[in-house]
Amino acid sequence: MPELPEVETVARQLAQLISGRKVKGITVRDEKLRGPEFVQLTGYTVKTVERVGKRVVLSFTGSGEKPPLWVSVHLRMTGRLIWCPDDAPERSCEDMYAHRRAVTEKSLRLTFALSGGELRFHDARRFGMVLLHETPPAGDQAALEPLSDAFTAARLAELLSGARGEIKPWLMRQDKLAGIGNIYASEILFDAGIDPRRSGGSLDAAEVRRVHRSTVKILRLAIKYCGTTFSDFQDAGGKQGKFQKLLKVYKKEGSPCPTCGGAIERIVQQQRSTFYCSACQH
DNA sequence: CTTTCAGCCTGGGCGC
DNA sequence: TGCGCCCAGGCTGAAA
Repeated sequence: MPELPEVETVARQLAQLISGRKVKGITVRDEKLRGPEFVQLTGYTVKTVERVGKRVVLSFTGSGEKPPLWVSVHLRMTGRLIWCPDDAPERSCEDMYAHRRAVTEKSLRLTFALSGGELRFHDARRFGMVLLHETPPAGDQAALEPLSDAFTAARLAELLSGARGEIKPWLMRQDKLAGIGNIYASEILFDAGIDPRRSGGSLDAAEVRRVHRSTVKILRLAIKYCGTTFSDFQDAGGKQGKFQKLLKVYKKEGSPCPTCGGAIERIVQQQRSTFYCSACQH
C-alpha cells in the first residue's frame, strides 16, 4: 500500500532511470485509463519524475511548438511502475518480478515505450489512476508536504487547533497533510507516544511537537529503507522495500511492544485498522 | 460542519 | 483439488 515513502522511492528511482528518454509510443490495455488521450505524448521527452503527495508526476517536453504535458500516477493499493530496459534480456526482466504474482501479464495496464526500454504500469486491482494533464498537477493546494520546510511544529499546531476528529484518521487526511497512510499513521503515533483515539485539538504544544518530530523522523527513515513491502509494494526495479523490518506496531497485534513488552492492540478507526500500545501511548 | 459508509476491484487465504 | 466466502485498503461521493 504505497504511501509517501514508497511513492518517493519510485519517483527517485524513475527520475534516474528515464529522465531524458523519448516517448516512442503508448499502449493502453485498460479502457478505464482512457487510452486515446495518451497518444499525444508520442515524440515527447521525459523531463522530470517527482512525487506530489502520493502521486508520481512525470513532466514531458514536446518538440518544437508543442506545449509541455504532465502525467500523474496514483498507485493506490496495487499499482506499480516498473522500468524494463531493452538491454536486459526480456526473460531476466520478467524473472525480476515473476515471484510477485500480482505483477503479471494480466495486470499490465499501460506501457510507455521509451527510448531504451519500457515503463510499465501494472495494477492488479485497477484502483490506480493514470491521468494526462496540460498544466502541472499540483495536488491539493491546501495540503502540507510533511518533508517540506513549510511543515513546522507551529504550522501543525495551527492545523490541529480545534480539530475534533481523532488524531490518527486526521494524520491520513490528504487535504491537510500529503502522503501519510495507514501504516505510517500508526507508526508515527507510536513513536510520538500519542493515543490514536485522542482528538487532534486535544494535543498540547509539547505533544504536537512530538507528533511533528516523529512524522519527519519516520518518513525520512522509511525513505532511507526504500519503503515498506508486505504483499504489494515494490520499487521501479521490482525489488521490495525494507522498512517492514523496522515497523514497531503496524500489523503487530498481540506481539510485544518493543518499549514495554505489553501486547500491541488493534482497533478500528473509520473502517481502518490502527495498531498501538495502550501502555506507551497516552 | 461532521461522521459514516458503500463502491471501486481482484488476488490471496481460509474453511469445507 | 476446488469452490465459495471474505478481506485488504486509498479515495470519492452520497447519505445521515
